[in-house]
Amino acid sequence: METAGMKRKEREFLARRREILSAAERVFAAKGFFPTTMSEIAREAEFGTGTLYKYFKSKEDLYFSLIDEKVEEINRLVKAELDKKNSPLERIKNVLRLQFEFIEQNRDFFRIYISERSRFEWTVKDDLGKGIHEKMVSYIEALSLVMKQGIGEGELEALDPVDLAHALVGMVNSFVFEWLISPRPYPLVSKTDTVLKIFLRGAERMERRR
Amino acid sequence: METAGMKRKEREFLARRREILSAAERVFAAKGFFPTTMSEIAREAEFGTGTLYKYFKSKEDLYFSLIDEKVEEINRLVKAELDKKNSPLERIKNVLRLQFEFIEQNRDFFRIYISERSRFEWTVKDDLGKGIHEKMVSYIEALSLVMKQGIGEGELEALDPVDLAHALVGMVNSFVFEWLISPRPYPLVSKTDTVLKIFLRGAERMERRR
DNA sequence: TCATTTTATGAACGATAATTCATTTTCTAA
DNA sequence: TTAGAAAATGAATTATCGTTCATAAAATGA
Repeated sequence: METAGMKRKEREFLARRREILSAAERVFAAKGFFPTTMSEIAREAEFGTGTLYKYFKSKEDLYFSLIDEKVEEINRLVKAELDKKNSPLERIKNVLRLQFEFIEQNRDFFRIYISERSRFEWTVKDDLGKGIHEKMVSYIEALSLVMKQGIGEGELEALDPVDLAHALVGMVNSFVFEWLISPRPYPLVSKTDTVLKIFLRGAERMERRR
Repeated sequence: METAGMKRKEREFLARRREILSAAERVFAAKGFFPTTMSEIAREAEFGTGTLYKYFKSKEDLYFSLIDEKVEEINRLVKAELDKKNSPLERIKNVLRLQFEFIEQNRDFFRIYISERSRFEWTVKDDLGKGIHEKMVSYIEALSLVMKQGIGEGELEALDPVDLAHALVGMVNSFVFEWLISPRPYPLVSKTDTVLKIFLRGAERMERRR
């Protein structure tokens, strides 16, 4: 068993694994976790049912691997953007656009993710589910930090940074959800300015303010 | 069988039905739809398993009846408030407070509802689920109308009223979600002013704006 | 080519849970 | 008090999957 052979085997193994994950993504997105069966995923991936278990320990393991790997990816992108040396406001703007672009590229995944966000069932018991919820929290924390910097530098009003982060994330989720259920497809990125405008300037008419 | 007898029977039937719904609310809120079993609900409600089927056609029927009746209730309250003769801004403020109060009074229910919002599984196939999603849509429509009036009367910036509605609802959901998962209980109503302030005035510091 | 190892397969197993229904319990009213 | 009606019950039925595993197929390398 020489090294080159090992390497190819490994590559092929991972390629098949990715194949299964991609099929699972489509099925889970369409039907949700419980109604999806392992046989359906196997059929969609063109593997035998038993084969899935060579690649994943269980249905839950498959599901969480799927989510975890994508969340890891978007988190890396966002964190990189938030760590840049721009002004806080610039960083918020860039992250917003980045996120909308990523979501647009991963429609199926975000159907799963948005459901997962509000699934209380696992949060307590499952270790796998817990890991994902921790990543969500850490994302809010990173965003809160930038808000705090924005306040410190006089760019943002002196409100609670965590509240600000929740407000922005809430708006984003709402627009993403709307985009996901909309029968008429439109570019999600086109909502970037709207979100930014409402978040930064508010909805009340300027002239009325004192 | 005289009328008075009939009436009492009916009252008792409905009382038991409500008893079951209230037990189901607790169990579904803790574990979600699929992991909850009919026997568990029966045990919690102190009825036999078979008895539940005298009151509800199926598990789904029980679940959707639960959601539908509460959504109906909050929708009635919100619609009443939105139809008042106040200025649009006043109505938005009042609805916000009203909603937070209602949610605070119905914690268990909103754990179910928030999960349900983003469950794509039913939206298409099930008639029962469809009814609920229609009520969500009609709520957004009612809110959009008030936004439109607010713009017409010069109280709000001339943005897309539907976008404005989604932005506000998104922020509300975000704060509700946070409140639901928070281990330390705090009054949700205390967030009313924060939400209102961010939504109306925005997060950007006044002095910086041109 | 062929013996050996690795990988894939899907039928069979076992567990779970929604629903039903024969039986029991409770209620009704004469 | 009691026959008959109505309601409640939970064990039995049935169906559905997640998972396993004995077997088959494919890959390997001599």
